Amino acid sequence: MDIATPATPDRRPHDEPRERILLAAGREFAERGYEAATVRDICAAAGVNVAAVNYYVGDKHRLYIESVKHAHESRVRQVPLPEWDSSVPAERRLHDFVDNMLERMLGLAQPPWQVRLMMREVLQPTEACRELVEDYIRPHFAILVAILDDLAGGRLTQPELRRVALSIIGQCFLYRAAGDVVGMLVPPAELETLHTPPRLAEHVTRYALAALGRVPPLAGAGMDVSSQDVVA
Amino acid sequence: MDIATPATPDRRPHDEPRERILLAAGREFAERGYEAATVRDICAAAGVNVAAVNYYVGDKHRLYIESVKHAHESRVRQVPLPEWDSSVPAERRLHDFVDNMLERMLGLAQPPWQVRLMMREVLQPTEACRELVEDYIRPHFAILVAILDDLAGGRLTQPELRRVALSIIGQCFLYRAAGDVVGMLVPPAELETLHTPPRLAEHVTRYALAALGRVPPLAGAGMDVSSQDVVA
DNA sequence: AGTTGATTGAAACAAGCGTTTGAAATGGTT
DNA sequence: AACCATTTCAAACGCTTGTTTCAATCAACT
Repeated sequence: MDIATPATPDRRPHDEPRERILLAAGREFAERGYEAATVRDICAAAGVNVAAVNYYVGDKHRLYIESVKHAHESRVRQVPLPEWDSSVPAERRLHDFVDNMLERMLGLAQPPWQVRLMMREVLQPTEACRELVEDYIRPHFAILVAILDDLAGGRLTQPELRRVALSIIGQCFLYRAAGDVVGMLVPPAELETLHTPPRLAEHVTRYALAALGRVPPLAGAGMDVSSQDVVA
Repeated sequence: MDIATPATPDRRPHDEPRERILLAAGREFAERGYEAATVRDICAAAGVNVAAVNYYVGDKHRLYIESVKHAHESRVRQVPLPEWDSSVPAERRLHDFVDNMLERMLGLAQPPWQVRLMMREVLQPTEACRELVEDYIRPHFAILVAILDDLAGGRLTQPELRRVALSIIGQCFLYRAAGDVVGMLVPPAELETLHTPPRLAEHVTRYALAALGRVPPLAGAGMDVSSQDVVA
C-alpha cells in the first residue's frame, strides 16, 4: 500500500525510467489535460510497463504533480532570469524583460508542451499552482514592477505600477494562450513576419514606454516613430 | 441508429427538456472540461434520464457543440455590441468598448460559466471555435480596429492597428483567463477596490490613449494624471 | 554458482464511462 | 374507451480507465 521508492532512495546515477515517465507524462498532460491523458498512453510513450507508474511515482494524481514540478524545474534551469549591470538604463531592461518573457512563452528554444502544461495550471489552478506562482511567477513580477518604478521615476503608486505590469504581461499572455484565435484574426503573412517574439517584444515595449511618456506616442501628431528603435 | 429529433422537428412551444440539458451541459463542460464532464452528471443536474441526451441531442460530442452554440447565442442576445451616435468622440468609444468587453468577461451580469466555456474554446480550439471567431470575435475586433484608426488619425498602418488592438484585448483577457493567478499577485484589498470592470476599463483605456498620444503620459514629467478623467 | 533485493512484465481487477435497449408512462385524437 | 406517436425510465451492454497482483527477470555481492 505504501508508495514504493526507487530502490536506493538517496540517489542513483540515472533515474532513467522515472525521468522518462515524468517527461512523457508532462507531454501527455499538457496536450490532452489531466482527465483525458491516460496512464497507459503515458507508459507506452515512455516505453515502460503500466505498473511502473505505481512503482516509481504512486498514482496518476501524484504523477501529474511530479510532472508539473519536473517541467517547471527544467525550465528554470534552461531559461534563467536576465541579469543587468547597474548601468543599464531602465528602457533597455524593460525591453530585455519583455523579450525574455516572450521568448520563453513563444520561442522555439524549448519544447512547447512545458509552457502548455504551466498554462493549464494558470488557467485552472490545481495544487501545483501556488508553488508555481511563488517560485516562478512572483519573482518575475517583482522585477517587472521594479523596472517600471524606475521608468516612472516614483510618479506612480504601487497599485498603479502593478496594473501597468499586468498590462504588459497580459499582452504576452494573449499570444501564448489564445495564439490560435490570434492566428485567425491576423493575415497569415503578417503572422510570420511581425508576430515573432522579437517583433512583439519591440511593440509591447514601445507601447509601454509611450504610455509612460519615455518615448514619443505611437501616433504622435505628424511624428513618425515606426522606424525608430525602442532603446537608446 | 439515426439521431432522434424531438418529435415535431419544426417547433414546439417549449423545448423544455432539451433546453435544460443544454444549460446543464454548458455548466458542466465549462467547469470540468469535455473529458471530465460526464453525461450522467449533466443529466442529473438537468433532472432527466441519461437516455434523454441520446434522444434529444445524439451523443456526448454533439451535446458539447450544441451547448457551446447555445451559450454563445444567449450571450449575444444579452450583451449586444454598443452603438454610438456619429458625434461621439473616438476616446469615449474606446472607453465604452473596453468597458463593455470587461463587463462581458468579468461582470456579474451573466453566469460565469458561459464565458468560461468560450474561454476553453479560445484556449484549445475545437470545431466550435471557428464559428465562434467568425460570428462573435471578428466583428468585435473590426470595431476596435476602426476606433483605433480614428484615434491614430491614419498615422498607423493596419498591422500596427491590429497589434494595438491585440494589446488591449490581451489586457482584458489576462484578467479573465488568469484571474486566479492575478489574485495571488495583487493584495486582496487592492483586488476588491481597483480590479473591478469599470476601474480596469479606465486603466486600459488611459494606457492606450497615452500610448497613442491622446492624453498625457501616465507618468508624465511632474504631471499628475491619476485624478483626471479619461474621457472629455 | 547461489542468494538476495530491486525492477519489469503480462494479466486481471473493480469501477466508471458513453451508449443502447425495450418496456412503461404520457397526452392528445378518434 | 381505445388507439397512437411521443416521451421517459430503469437496467444493462461493451469498453476503457486507474490500479493491483504475482511471477519472471535482472544485477550485485558472498
